[in-house]
Amino acid sequence: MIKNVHGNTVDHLGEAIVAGRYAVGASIPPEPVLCLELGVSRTVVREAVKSLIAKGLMTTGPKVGTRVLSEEHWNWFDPDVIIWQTKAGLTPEFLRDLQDLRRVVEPAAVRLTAERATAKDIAEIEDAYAGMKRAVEGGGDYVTYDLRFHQGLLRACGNRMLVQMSKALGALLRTSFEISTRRKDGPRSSLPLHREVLDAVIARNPDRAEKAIRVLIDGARNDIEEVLASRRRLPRLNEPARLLKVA
Amino acid sequence: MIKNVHGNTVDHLGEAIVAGRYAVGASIPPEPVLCLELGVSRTVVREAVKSLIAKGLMTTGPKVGTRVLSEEHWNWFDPDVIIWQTKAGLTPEFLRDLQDLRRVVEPAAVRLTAERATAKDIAEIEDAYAGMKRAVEGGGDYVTYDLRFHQGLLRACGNRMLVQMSKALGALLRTSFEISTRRKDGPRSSLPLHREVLDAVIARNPDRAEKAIRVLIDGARNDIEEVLASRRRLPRLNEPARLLKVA
DNA sequence: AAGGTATTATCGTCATACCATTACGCCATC
DNA sequence: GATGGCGTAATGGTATGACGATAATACCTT
Repeated sequence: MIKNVHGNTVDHLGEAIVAGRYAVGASIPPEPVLCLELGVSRTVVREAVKSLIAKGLMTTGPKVGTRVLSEEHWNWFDPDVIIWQTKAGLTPEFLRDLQDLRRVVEPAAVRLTAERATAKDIAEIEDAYAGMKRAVEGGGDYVTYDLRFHQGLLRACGNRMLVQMSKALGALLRTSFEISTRRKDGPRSSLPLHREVLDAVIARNPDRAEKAIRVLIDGARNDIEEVLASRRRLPRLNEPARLLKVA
Repeated sequence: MIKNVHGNTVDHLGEAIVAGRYAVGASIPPEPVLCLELGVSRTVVREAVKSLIAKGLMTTGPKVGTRVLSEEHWNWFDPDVIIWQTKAGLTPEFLRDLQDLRRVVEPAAVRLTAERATAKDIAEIEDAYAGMKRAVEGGGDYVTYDLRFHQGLLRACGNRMLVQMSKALGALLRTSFEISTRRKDGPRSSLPLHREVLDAVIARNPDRAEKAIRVLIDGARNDIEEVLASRRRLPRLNEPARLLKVA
């Protein structure tokens, strides 16, 4: 994906940092050197660094140089950071963090959604469900609609913070769905579970909705755990850029 | 707090946007105009804008200008965004969002903490507790230690995403504690509740820990709800800058 | 009236110069 | 020999001016 010089520079440096190509605490090359390495002007390098600072990846100071901060300072909910991590390879730690998060956030969010979803929200989720159903019958892209279903559920909760998380969760959800989908009759068997969640939301029944989504999550968890156990580090996703579309 | 020209400019613009002084979707003045208004060079304005773009507050484009994005695009977990919102005045909506979040995150995080906290983590929380106890007896700064207690609890959960939220939650917690503390014997009565949480963590008992923290949260919730009901918009905090110290 | 084209406002990029901060090494002093 | 102050140099910070790229707008042609 070709953006502009600034965007490319930010991505380049961001990816390098998240991938661990610069040691935490170490200084990256001084600005003039980076200019040569990347073939851009100092202006671009500086603005790119400012962007990365804004995302919590680095700090700067005269004479001290530009240093990489430790992971705990990174803005893990920043869509860019998530994308970079995805491209760098989803570590088991990252997936487990995300999965913990999912188990914490989704049930709670769905409760709120059951209480506050508007007709428009529900229509969108219903639409995603229709897509999933079509995919099962005709063989379309199940994962995309599955993702849309869950993100619609989160977006409808009416809480800005939780909505934000839906973007971060996107990376996990897609991975999770891709794994689950490969299993025997994955889509066909999970479809009614999704229907149950949606029905509970429509019925404005938080308890029932929460219970239904827990079934869904626990099912996915097992699939992921299995995969995690079998390989140390997941390869990069095929098309990490697609995460942008669903955000 | 006097930083450098860049930092001040970012803060200035960030605060203005979060405070709603620029309508969402509207263009802010062109770069040359901003330079005059703020008395800084174009370099600074541009780098500041890049920082704000990185935080999801705006987008830019040739001829289209620099436009303010809607709130759903903002990085609500960015410490700066939180601080700006705090300075702009904590709206009831913001507090309610944060409170929903707290109810979702803290119980879950405490469960994890009870499972995975290291000796060092526990020592830090124990230290914060000691400070609270001293404050009750001698009259020190209860709120600061209360905050440290809760943030220690969150940091110990070992999940990077959840830890990140502790920073965002800081704004709510401080407000919440300041309100609760003003009540009759607030500190004295909540102290044993905190002890119970900590004991449960030490005993590695997730269920008990979760139950204990829920008692704490629900108590705080009532206090906040009352305040929310009585005034439309909370005044800015006295010293929002202090949030930095505890982060 | 519709469609394409020229204009122009605005951000994007580059280059250069100088300022400000601070880590580091040097020197003097104790 | 250790220690404390001081100067120096490396590096990011700020300012300025020029030109390129893009896309909204207006205009002009059909």
